[in-house]
Amino acid sequence: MNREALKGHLDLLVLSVLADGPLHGYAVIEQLRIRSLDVFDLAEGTVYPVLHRLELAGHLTSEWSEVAGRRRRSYVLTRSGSAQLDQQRATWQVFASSMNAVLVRKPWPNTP
Amino acid sequence: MNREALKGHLDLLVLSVLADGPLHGYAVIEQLRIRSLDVFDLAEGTVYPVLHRLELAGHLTSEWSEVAGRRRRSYVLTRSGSAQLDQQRATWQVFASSMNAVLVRKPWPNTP
DNA sequence: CCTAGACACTTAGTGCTGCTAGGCGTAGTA
DNA sequence: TACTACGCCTAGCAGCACTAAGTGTCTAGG
Repeated sequence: MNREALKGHLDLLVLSVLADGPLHGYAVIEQLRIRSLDVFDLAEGTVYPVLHRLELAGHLTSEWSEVAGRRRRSYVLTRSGSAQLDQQRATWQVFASSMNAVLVRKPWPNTP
Repeated sequence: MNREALKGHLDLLVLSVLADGPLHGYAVIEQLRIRSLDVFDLAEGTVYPVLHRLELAGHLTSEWSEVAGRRRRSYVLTRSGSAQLDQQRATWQVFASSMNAVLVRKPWPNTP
C-alpha cells in the first residue's frame, strides 16, 4: 500500500466508522483494521490527531469514561459530522469513478 | 474534490494514459481532463514534475520533436513502466475496495 | 515478583507530494 | 497589438500522514 494513498481520505474513514455508533480512539483503529481486512492498520499517532481535528471542527463530540481501570475517550458524530460524512462520501465516489474512468485501457486507434 | 485526494495516485494516472500510446506532457493533462470528465483538471506544474520523476525512475523515455513550430517532449512507457503500472493498478484496487468496505454502513447492533 | 504485551491516550517533529506562482517561448486571432 | 491556446520548466509552499517518544493501567507467563 502506497504510503501517501490515504492522504485526503482519512477523515472519511474515521467519520464512517463513527457513523455506526460511538467508539473510543483505540476502537476506531481496530474497526478500520477489521473492516479493511488488515489493509488499514493505522498507528495511534495517525488516528488520534484526526479525532482531535474533527472534534475541533465540530464534527465530533468526545466524552471521557473509565472502563476496567482504563480511561477512555469516546467520540460521537455530531449533526455537522454526519453532513460532512455525506459530503465526503459523495466526493469519494466522484474521485473513485474518475480514477476508474482513467484506468480503463483504451485500445490504440485503428488506423488502416 | 479534496486537494490532497490525488496524493499517491497521480503516478498511476499518468502511467495509465501513457499506456495507450505516447503523449507529450500537455496532451497527458488533456487526456486526464477528458477521461475524467473534467474532474482531474491538473496544472502543468503538477504533471511535468511527475513525468520527470517517472523518467528518472526508468518508467518512461522521452523524445523531443517539433510540431508546427512548437517543441514537444513525448513520453513513452518502458517495460519497467508497464510493470509499474500493473503493480499500481493492483494497489489501487486493494485500496479502493478497502475504502468501500469501510464505507459500507453497518446497522446498529440489535439489542432487545 | 517481574516482565512483556495488549489496552489507551498524547504530541512534537519529519517527510513526502501535489500545488502555486512565476518564468520562457511560439502560433493564431480579434 | 493583445490576448488566448499551445508547450515547457522549476523553486518554494502547504498540508497531511506518519514516526517516535512519552505516560499509564491491566493481564498473563515465567
